[in-house]
Parts: sequence; C-alpha cells; structure tokens
Amino acid sequence: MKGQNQTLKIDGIDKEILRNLMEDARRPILEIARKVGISGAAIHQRLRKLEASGLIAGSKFIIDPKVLGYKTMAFVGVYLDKAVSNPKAVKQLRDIPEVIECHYTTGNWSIFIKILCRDNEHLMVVLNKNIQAIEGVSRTETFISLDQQIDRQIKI
Amino acid sequence: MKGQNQTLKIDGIDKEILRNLMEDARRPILEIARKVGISGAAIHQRLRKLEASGLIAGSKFIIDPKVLGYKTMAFVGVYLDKAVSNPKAVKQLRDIPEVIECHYTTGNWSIFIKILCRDNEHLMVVLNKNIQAIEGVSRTETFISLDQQIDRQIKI
DNA sequence: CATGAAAGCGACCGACT
DNA sequence: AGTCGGTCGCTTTCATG
Repeated sequence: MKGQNQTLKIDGIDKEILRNLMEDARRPILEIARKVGISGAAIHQRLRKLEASGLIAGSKFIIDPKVLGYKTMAFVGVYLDKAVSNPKAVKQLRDIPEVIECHYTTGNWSIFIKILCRDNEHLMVVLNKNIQAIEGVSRTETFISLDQQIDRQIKI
Repeated sequence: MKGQNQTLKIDGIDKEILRNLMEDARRPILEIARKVGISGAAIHQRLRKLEASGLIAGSKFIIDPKVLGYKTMAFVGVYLDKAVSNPKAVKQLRDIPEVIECHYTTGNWSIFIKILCRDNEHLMVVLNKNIQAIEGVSRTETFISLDQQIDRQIKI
C-alpha cells in the first residue's frame, strides 16, 4: 500500500468524487461523471488510484441504532492496573458488542471507550457485569451523551 | 418516518442483508441475493422497507484520514460558562472542520468533542486559536488517542 | 413476501489519443 | 490522464403466485 507514509496529493476532481461518495456510497459513477464533467471511465480510473493509495478505507451502510432501541450512548474512561497487559483487556472489550470504539489514550485513563446501550439500565449492566468483569479494570468513569450534535468525517 | 418510536422488528434475512451492506455498501444486491438464497427482487423490496423504517441512515465511503496526514485524534472536554447558550457554542464548533464529533454530556463537561488534526502542533493551534476563541468556553481538558483499537457499528 | 422476466442503466475494460 | 464504444451484469419495476 503506497501513500501511507506521506501526504497523498489529490486534486479538485478527486475531492469532488470523494465528497460525492462520502455522502452516498451508492451514487452512480456516471452521475458523478456528469456533475464533474469528465467521463465515467475517467472517474473509474481515479477511483482505482484512490483505492490503491489507501485513502479509501471502504464503504458502509450506516444504520440508526435508535431505531433498534439503542438510545443511550456513553463514554467510559477505564483505569487499568499497571500489572495488566492492555491488549488483553482490549481483547475482552472486543467481545462486548456494546463497545463500539476503544482507544488507548494519554491522561489518567488507560483506555477510553464509547458504548451504545438500549437505556440506562442496560448501560448499568454493561458497566457492572461486562466491563468491571475484565481482569485489570480497577475503576471506570462514565459520562452519557445526552445528544450528539456533530458526526462527520474529515473535510476533503 | 415510522418505526422511530418503537423497536423495529427485523428477521434473520434482513440482518444478513444489513450485515453485508454495512461491510461494503457497494456490494451488489444480486450477490447478496445468491448468498442468502432469495431473489434479487426480494432483497430489493426488503431494502425499501428498511429504508422506510429509518433504520438505514445512509451509506458512506470511509476515508482514512492518516493517508491525508491527519494522524492525531483527540478528545476534548469543554467547560462552558453558565450564561452562554450551548447551541451557540455548537454552531461555532461546526465551523471548525477538525471537529468531527460533538456531544452534550452529563458530568463536569458541558460539551465533549472529538477532533482530528495533522499532528500535535496542529492540535495545539486548534485548541488555542479555534476552540478557546469560542464565546463561553472557559476551560478545556484534552486527551489524545494514541491508538484506536475498535471502531464499529452496533451489532445486528 | 416471494418470484421471474424484461427494460434500462451503469460498471468495467481494452484500444486509442 | 482522458475519451469512446461494447459487453456484461446490476437495478428496478411489474404482473403474478
């Protein structure tokens, strides 16, 4: 994979293409072609180049967890005992489906996670039964997202 | 939009379809049809139903910010003066492209944000020049993501 | 809810500029 | 890098079980 260790050069047309597909991954290439004023084949070629560069990490359908009843998002700072191997804790976090992000972070917490639960009761269960059960977890600090106002990718 | 105020009922085939498209939004419907063993038209119908229910919030190309040189992700807890209208602060945060998430949260912070910067120097500029410049921001607490280990959607 | 058929496009590729 | 043209496959709709 090239382009990984240097800043990739992309031009305005590449940006147009990416912006379109970041908005709607299923937007037809030919539609984008008409918008930006070059042929579909050219867009196709550029997309191959962008994929090869590693810039395009894939495409996803985004589902709204609220519709499935998952209405409580929370962030949890996790304190780990010094003795414990952090990767081992992460491995166990991976097995908790409610955990949707996990970071090693600077600061007081060893690990910082984002979790998605149905409600506060469910959140409590996940914290007390699943997270606390992980070996090495000494303490957690939790705060709930009351409302997410911004959710986007980096500006192209 | 229906289904927004109750838990939506989806069956195993719906889940298969969604899991496939959550992995790769451009995966052909006919390919999924062959995998799950029903016709393309049936998948198509189910997708229309799922869209109407609001479960499918869209589709996105995912780009890797690292390839563009954005290698520092950080979380920032923001303290706001009581007097300030929070939506006004959010409005200004929206104009900072480096801010990719923003939540109202419980706990000590009024607002919690995720930001994506090229490096620590860039992060410092964003914090000191952009975030601190927002009216009502009294103090911030920042911690950096050293490595993101988990990034996924809710399990279907 | 499912199916198959049919129409209309779009993706993709090779040849060429 | 881009265009053009052709083929193949996909999406979408509709009438039907």
